[in-house]
Amino acid sequence: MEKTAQNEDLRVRRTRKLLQEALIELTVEKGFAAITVRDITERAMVNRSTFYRHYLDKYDLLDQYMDEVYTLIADAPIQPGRAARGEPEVPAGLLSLLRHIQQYSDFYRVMLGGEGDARFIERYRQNAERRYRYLLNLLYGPSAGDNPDLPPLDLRLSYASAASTGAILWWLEHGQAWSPERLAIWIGQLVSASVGLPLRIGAEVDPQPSRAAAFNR
Amino acid sequence: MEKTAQNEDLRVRRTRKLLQEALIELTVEKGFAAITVRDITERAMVNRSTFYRHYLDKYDLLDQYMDEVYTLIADAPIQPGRAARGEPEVPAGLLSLLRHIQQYSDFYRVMLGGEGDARFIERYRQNAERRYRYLLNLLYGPSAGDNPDLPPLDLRLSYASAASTGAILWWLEHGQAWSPERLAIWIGQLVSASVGLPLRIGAEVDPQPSRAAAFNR
Amino acid sequence: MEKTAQNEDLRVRRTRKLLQEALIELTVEKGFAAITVRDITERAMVNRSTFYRHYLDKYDLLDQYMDEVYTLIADAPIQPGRAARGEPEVPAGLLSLLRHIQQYSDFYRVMLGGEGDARFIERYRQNAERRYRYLLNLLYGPSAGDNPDLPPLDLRLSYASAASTGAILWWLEHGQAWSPERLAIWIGQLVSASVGLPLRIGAEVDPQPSRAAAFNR
Amino acid sequence: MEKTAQNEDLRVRRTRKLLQEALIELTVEKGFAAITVRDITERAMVNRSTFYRHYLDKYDLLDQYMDEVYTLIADAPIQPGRAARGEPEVPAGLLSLLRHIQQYSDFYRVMLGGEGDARFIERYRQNAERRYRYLLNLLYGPSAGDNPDLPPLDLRLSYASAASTGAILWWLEHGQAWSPERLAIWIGQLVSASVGLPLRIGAEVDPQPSRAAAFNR
DNA sequence: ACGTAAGCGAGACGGTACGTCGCGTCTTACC
DNA sequence: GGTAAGACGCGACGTACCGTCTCGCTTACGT
Repeated sequence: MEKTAQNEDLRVRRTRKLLQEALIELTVEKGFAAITVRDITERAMVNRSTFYRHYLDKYDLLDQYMDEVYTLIADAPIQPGRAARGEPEVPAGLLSLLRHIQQYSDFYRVMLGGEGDARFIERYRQNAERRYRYLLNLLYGPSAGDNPDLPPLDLRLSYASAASTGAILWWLEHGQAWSPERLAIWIGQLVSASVGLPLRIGAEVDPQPSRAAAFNR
Repeated sequence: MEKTAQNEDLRVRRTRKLLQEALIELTVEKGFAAITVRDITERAMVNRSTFYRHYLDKYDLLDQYMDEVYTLIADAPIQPGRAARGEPEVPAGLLSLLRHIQQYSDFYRVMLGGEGDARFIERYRQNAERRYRYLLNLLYGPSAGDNPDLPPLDLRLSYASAASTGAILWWLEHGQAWSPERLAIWIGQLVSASVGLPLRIGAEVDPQPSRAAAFNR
Repeated sequence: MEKTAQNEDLRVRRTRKLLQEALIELTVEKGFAAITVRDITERAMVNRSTFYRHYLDKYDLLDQYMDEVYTLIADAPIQPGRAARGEPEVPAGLLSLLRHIQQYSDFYRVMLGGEGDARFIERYRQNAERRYRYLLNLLYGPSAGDNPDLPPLDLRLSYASAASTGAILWWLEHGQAWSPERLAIWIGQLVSASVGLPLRIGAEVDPQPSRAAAFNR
Repeated sequence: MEKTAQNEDLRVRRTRKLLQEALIELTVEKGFAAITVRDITERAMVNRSTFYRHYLDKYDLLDQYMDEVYTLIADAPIQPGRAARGEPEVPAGLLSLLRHIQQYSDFYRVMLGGEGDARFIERYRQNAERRYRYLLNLLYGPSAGDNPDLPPLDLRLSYASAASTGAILWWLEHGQAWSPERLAIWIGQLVSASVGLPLRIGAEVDPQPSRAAAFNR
């Protein structure tokens, strides 16, 4: 409720918005790695030196943008995602995340794929892992995951979290031909099978205390 | 029998070897993204212009190196990995891959993590997906994966292949505290659960016809 | 009786004074060329935008400051500089100039030396030349300087005026180890020898009509 | 016989020559202070980064250029400057200096005037002072300048050396309407009068041992 | 004395130049 | 023919100043 609030200087808010939008557009067009700060500022019609007044480099711009995104998602009222009769319940946190990704599908399709950024992917994976671990603890208590018949819990979580990026990438590369609800259920199924315990719940809440930690870098 | 063969000029082989080794060392030390061509040539004690006589850029060096690696792995005689009694059988192709990775554990730990390269990760994932799909077809025939109770086959494969990088990364970041055989079995379990069909086999063979297609880029 | 008068807003006078003092301090410390507007305003504890409300740039600040200085010198009652018995008479205008320079010796030592400003030096030289020419005319009439045995008058005046800066610089770089009166006499001697006519007078008056023309730039 | 020699890389010599010429042209056009490195490189049709491969900044370019110039002057065979019958002898070193200055008259007119550079002027003056002091010693021995009736020797030398820049500037600003021989004689006269001892000689030699010390800065 | 217009602080912004770094190409000389 | 040495054009980087421009606050002046 300080920096991104509305009491921020109008010019500042405008500049940052323009730069964020330019970043997203250019990422879609030529891949994150190929973007230069000059590209961004030219697209945003902002002076290059102004860029540096707000961000350290393009990675910082991405980070701060993802921070804002995550804060918005976390703060937004969870829209229940009315599960049809007989359907498995939809993981609510995952659902709102997927809805956001769908909104910027082009951007995430690039960023999670080969033209994206390894740090971005890795932070995404760590976020997912943290979320799964949190959920597991919430549902089954601290030592729920222990099971001598299965691979170590940490391995299963690393496996499942990396897998999630694969699932989402598949979705995006097929034009999101299924609804976020549908995908959320599928991912829920797959992650449950990987972790070894059913994770389908509606009461899920983002473990982050509103201000999402640095997403990237 | 052409480029990497022994009939190549001695100086050429020496130069390429020095550059490859320098690439690996530096990747471990500062991450692939942060490496420059100058770094590589200084470490390899090779003139910078000589680098460009062999490679287009550092990505090309990585690609060609990975090509050689994959060719070596594919051509190597599969070492069966004696499964203990009662143990599930060990996926042989995966096993030799893991053994190679273990040999260059530092390098792969970096390349698959946040300091690595998105293209590298993505190509790795695609390789895995191709392997799984090939195996599935080999074991159960063309239409085996269809199952209305599960997510689409493509999704499951994308999920499982991305997951594999997570599993390997976990292994590498924990100092390979388990044997490649142990990990191969676990990954076999998890992938089987994700795909919905048991994939544990010993007859697995790499689908690549010796000369691995461009690994990266 | 307009800008620098006492009826000027107190805050304005305070700001200008702080900026002038900062300029002088910083010039001594790091040379005029190396000073930035930010340096000046930080030293003066004045906001940078306030600087631009009063001056165009650091050159303008210097100019206006020198204008004030010259006005003060010209308006000040000439203090006769009691020539001792038998001593050559002391050039009065030069004397009061030297006294002022002595007061800000550090500043002039820098400004007239290698870390100073070419425009400053040149304007100083032109001032001196104008003064000498005025004196010559006052003492000997319009066509006094003509002498076929000597270099052209203009050359002699250019020579003598440039020389004066050298003499003063020498004085300043030796810690003003001689009194202004002493130096004034010496300079009088040397200039007389250069010009070819004795210039030692007491009735000398600054030819400038009070408001000194732009000293610099 | 090392850097500026003919065995230097042809491209290097070409580049340096282009940059020097651009510097001179631009100095004449807009004054040394107003020149940027970009100006120079655009005029020279050389890439900006190439500039920095040879020089630290425009001051360094000026310095190195002046070094070369002074080396050339010092190494050149002294052209006697046939003094007409009855004429005072011409100071030979000064003469070759004036001839060089005449060749680049526009450049020196700017550099020694208000649009020039204080360091340049000061170094020039110091050079002149050193030359005079050397001459004095050569002609009259170590303690020749002492004379209680005159200002201190150092003052006279500082006076005369600064004066020389004024004389040359006057010459340049009047289109070199007199021959270098004529001006050399006049300057000889004036300096002799200032120093208090006749300095007109033909055997004068530059005290610098061929490789001129940094002229500027 | 007090209301008001000014001076001022704070700081965003568009510009321009800086000096550095990395890239990929090229030439020359050596071996 | 492979290599070392290194000049060069190109272009991005991040920094530093510049001069302009709001926008509120506060403070000295004039009635």
